[in-house]
Amino acid sequence: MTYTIGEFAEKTGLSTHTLRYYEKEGLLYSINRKSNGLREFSDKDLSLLNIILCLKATGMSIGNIKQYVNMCKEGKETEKARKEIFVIQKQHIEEEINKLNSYLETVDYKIWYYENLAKLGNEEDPQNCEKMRNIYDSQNNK
Amino acid sequence: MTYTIGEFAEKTGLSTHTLRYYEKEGLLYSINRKSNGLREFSDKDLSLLNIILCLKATGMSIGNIKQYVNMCKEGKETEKARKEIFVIQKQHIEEEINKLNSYLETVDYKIWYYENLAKLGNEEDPQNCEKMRNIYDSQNNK
DNA sequence: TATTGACTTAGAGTATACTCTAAATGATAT
DNA sequence: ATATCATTTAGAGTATACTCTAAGTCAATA
Repeated sequence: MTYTIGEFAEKTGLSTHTLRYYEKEGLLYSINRKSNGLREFSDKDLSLLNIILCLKATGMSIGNIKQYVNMCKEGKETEKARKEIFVIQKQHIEEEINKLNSYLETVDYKIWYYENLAKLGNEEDPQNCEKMRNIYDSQNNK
Repeated sequence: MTYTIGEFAEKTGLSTHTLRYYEKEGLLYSINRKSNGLREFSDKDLSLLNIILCLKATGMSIGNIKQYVNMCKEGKETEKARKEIFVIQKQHIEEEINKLNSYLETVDYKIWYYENLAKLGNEEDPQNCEKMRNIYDSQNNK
C-alpha cells in the first residue's frame, strides 16, 4: 500500500509541510520517489513515523530523533545503542508520569480550595490560605 | 522572609533572566521593590511561582498562564472561572498520563524487540518484524 | 486541451520561551 | 575610596519546531 503526501498527511494527522520538513531533517529517510519525482509513502514509512511520534511525544527533540534514525540506517552494529535509547526513554516517561501525578495533587488541592473558599473564608487573607491548606491536609491524611 | 533576585533564582532553580521575563510578561505581578529599585521577592511570590510552574509543566502556555494570573488580580468575581481552569487542567494531565502510559507500551515492545532480535531473526526483513510482533503480542496476551 | 488542484523546491517567516548584551547603578569587602 | 560583584533596563539574539510563500511541475477531469 502506498500513499501520496496528501493521503499520508490525512492518515497521520500531520500537515504536508511537516512531512516534508521531517524528510528534510532526515527523520523520514526511506520515502520512495516515483519516476516523476513525487513522493510515494509506504507502510514502512508509517511505522517509522509512529516511532518518531512516540519519541517526540515523550520529550525527545527532532535532533535526537535524527540521531536515532541515523543509527537505524547504519544497521546491525547500532542495535545495542538503539535499545539503550529506548531504555532511557522509558525512564524519562516514568519520571514524567510521576511528575504529572504530583502536579495532579497540586491541581486537586486548587480545585478543593476554590470549592471551599466561600464556606471557609476569603482569599485575600494569607493566614486563611494557610488555614485552608491545613484543613485540606488533615482531611486527606497528609 | 524576602529574597534578592539572585537568592530567589537559586531557591527556585530558574535563572534571574527568566524571573525578570516572568515579571515582564505579567506572571509574577506582586514582586515588591525596595526604595532603591531592587526587586524583593517574598514567600507569596514563591507560592504564586509554584502554581505558575505547575501550570507550565502540565502544558499551559505563558500566555494562558498570564490570563489566569490576571484573573487572580481581579479578585472574587473570577473565582469560579479560576476553578474551571484547574478542572480543565486536571483533565489535560489525566489525558497526558494515559498517553504516556500507551507510549510506554510502545517503548516496552521496542526494548523487547532489540533484546530478542539476535535470537529470533534479523531486522532487515519486514516479514520478520511482523513475526516478532506476533510473538510479543501472544506472550503478553494481546 | 484547458482548467483545477495537488505536488515540487528553496528559502523566508512565525510562535514560543527564553537567553543574552550593554550600559548604568547598587552593595559589599578591603 | 576602590574594586568587585549583583542588580537594573530596553532591546537584541537564539533555539526549536514548525509554517508559509513563490514559482513552477504533475495529475485528473470536463
